[in-house]
Amino acid sequence: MEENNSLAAQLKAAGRRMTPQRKLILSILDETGDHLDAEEVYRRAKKLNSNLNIATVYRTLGVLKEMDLIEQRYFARDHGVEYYEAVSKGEHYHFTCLGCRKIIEVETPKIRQVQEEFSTLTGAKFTHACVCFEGYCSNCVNEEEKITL
Amino acid sequence: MEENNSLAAQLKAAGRRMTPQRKLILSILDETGDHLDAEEVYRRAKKLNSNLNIATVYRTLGVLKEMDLIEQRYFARDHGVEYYEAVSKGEHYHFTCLGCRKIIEVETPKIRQVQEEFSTLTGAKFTHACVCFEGYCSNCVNEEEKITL
DNA sequence: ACACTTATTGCAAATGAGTCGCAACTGCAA
DNA sequence: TTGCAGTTGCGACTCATTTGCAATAAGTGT
Repeated sequence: MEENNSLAAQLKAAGRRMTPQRKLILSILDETGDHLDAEEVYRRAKKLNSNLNIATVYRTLGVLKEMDLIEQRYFARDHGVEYYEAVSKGEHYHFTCLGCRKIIEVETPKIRQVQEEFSTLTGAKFTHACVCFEGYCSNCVNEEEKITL
Repeated sequence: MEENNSLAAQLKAAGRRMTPQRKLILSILDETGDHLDAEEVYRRAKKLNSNLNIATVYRTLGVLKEMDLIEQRYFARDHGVEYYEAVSKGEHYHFTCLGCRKIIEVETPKIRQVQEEFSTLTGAKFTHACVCFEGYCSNCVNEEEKITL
């Protein structure tokens, strides 16, 4: 209950309301450690609330992102689709294997360092960094030539 | 003429042909130091070849990118639009100001270092990195509160 | 409990960047 | 100059995401 209460409180603080749809969608992202796109969130949520509409999913993802409860991500060169993940893990970035489509998480302080150096140098303030890598993982690197995207 | 010849040669090497459309589109990106989206390339190119079609622009940008003559970029959280720039400058990344929409180029070896460390550690091979930063530049940082996107 | 305000939902239609199929066209090598 | 792919222009299409709107439902005050 605590989680729901805190969610409700956070929503209220933002002048928003708690709804079963929001609770459901957040719980799906919280429980999977994975990165899901709106379509996949919709597919999973619909199983538990068959009345749910995809527009609500998009709107809810927007709200949850605005409240910093989830993060929006882009993977590889396919920037046509937005993915979302719960904000539980620390700062990390993503490497997408073009061979097997696996996503490997990359932890490094260097991105933050770049931001800090740039801020100090120019006086700018960062609000967001989008970093995504792509290539071939160790299993696929030798297959590279054979793979057609 | 040399440039055109070398372009023609590169195209030929890739089993492709030199066309006025390709020459025109590349020259637009070469001459502006800027980052343009397909729509803007089309707008500028159309002035010089009113017959040009936007589908040709998209196809040509794809070809030029494949030949590493231009680079595809994404800016800020708006990943709905692809931008292109000529590959003349060295390795650099982009910071988009959410206030004035200015794009500031960020030069740093750290991104490459992340890639190298990760490669050494996991055996993966990088083919591409998408890095874009956003925030408020020194002129806009104090206006941040007032700005509505 | 009840009513009331207004945020939120479901639905369907719209948007907008980018892609595709195809017939006509055109580099360019022979 | 001919022939044959590679290319173009065009219109139709895709697909993720957004929007307008009337109906619905949270949460507040009574």
